[in-house]
Amino acid sequence: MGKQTTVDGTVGKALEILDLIASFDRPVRFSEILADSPHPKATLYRLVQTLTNQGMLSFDDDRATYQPGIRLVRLAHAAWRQSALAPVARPILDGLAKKLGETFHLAQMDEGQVLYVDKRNAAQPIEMFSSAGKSGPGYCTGVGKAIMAFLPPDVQDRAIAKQSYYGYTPTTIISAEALRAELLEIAETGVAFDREEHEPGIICIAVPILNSKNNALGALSLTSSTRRHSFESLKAHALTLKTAAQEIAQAAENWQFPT
Amino acid sequence: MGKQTTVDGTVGKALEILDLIASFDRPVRFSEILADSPHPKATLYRLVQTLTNQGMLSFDDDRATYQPGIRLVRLAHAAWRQSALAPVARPILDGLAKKLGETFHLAQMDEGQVLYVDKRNAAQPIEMFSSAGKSGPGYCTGVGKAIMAFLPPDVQDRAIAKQSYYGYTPTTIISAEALRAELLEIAETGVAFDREEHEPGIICIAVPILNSKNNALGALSLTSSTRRHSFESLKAHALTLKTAAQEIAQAAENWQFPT
DNA sequence: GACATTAGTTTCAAATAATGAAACCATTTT
DNA sequence: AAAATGGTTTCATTATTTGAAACTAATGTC
Repeated sequence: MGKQTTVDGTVGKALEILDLIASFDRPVRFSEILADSPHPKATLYRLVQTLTNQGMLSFDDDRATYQPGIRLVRLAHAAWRQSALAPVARPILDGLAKKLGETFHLAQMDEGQVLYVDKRNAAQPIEMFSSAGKSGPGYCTGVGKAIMAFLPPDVQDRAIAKQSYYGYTPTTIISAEALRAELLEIAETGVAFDREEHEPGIICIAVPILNSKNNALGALSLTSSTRRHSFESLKAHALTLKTAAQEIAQAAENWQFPT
Repeated sequence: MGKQTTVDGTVGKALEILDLIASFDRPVRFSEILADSPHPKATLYRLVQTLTNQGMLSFDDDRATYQPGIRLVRLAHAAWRQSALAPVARPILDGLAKKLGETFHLAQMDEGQVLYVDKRNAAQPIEMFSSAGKSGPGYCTGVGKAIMAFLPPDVQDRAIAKQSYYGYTPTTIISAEALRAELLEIAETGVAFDREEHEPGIICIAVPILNSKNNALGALSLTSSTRRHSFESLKAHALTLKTAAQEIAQAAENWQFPT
């Protein structure tokens, strides 16, 4: 239908290319980018040049490949520190992890994609960027559904439209209608589940972190396996999660940078 | 002297603004950005608008402030995963930390600024983005000097020129000449020290991680306090560090993405 | 070793997008 | 009520981006 690809002038195009390169998830050659981009060779060439100059891409001289540049890491650090949710939620996550010894995720949403901004793992020591910063689909994860259920209508519509509805498992929701129905239910109860919708054997309970307008800032989840937990035993944690989410929400609302 | 601010067209300008906003290290209002930017109001306005549209900035409706956006976190994750050094070095850092129980930093350099891409902390559990992604000055840190000493001449010159030479402590190097002299020495010995140059009481020993052309990919450091360590006791770790750095270098060189 | 193919880079006139002075609107301050 | 501040829009001018094509370098083929 309508062209979705909003291209804010040259800057938009450049950033689109950056995303494209990042999506390869490995170093790529110029021609590979070219094949996946709508731009003519010369145009793409110059844009990639510019991005490399700027440190948003890095170019490997030996292998002649491009990949997302280190400048992004610096910028992302600033984003993370200021995103209000992650830094403020940290002690609360620590508390949960220590008390319950389970795996927790703190996620936010970026254009329909779930973005994990922090994580506590049951057994292992904490992973770093490799987990924080990771992204996943919104429509088949607990955190994704919890957030989407509490989004302003227009943003929610956009998020619903952007999902891929790929059937990862037999229980995956594969239509916008079915998703809408489930989101309504979640909006009622304030709790979302992942019933092995993304990965077989992996289940989760998630609650939204709501601001004063009842819109989701993010979500908090407890993830486990069908071997460790039944749905009943997950539900037993609902209240603890809700309380923690409320604490985080409050802390986030009150958080002010020094003036 | 010569204009340094290379501005790659509109994209360059936009990214410069992104950096500017990130450098505030707190949410900023439009007028604050305006005051610190060379652009006229309308121009800046449109640029900021575009960046916000693109998710590179996020705008807080209530407080009317801008801050680095969440899209950066997603992109940075890709950068980190592919930067070859951090993921590959992780097990080696783990090993060091477990064996010696000291604090280690893994750093790379971005335009003369040191960028910490991973970290192991002696006692406390690992911090996340708050440490990885953090950046610091190159001229007065062990890792910074270790890297600069092994940079191709032109890149080194640029890095030396970009330092601020602010005197954090009485021992801080405060001139390009003094820095050059020390870099030469480091290039000889292959080991750099931070003699309380950045923070009083904090000392460190650092070694470069070198590729096959003898250029630095990054650096590895052991950081401590004057209470815990003397320089002699730091030096005792030099060989361990060098070995670890070599392992990392080798792993990085051999690292190939699946074809 | 010549010939063809592929990958990457540069050129330049035409097309497009960015610019910024000024006007405008909406709050807040006096 | 008037003035100032902070943010947004307009529009003719200016500057940048565009992309077809020509070019160069490197790799593969016969």
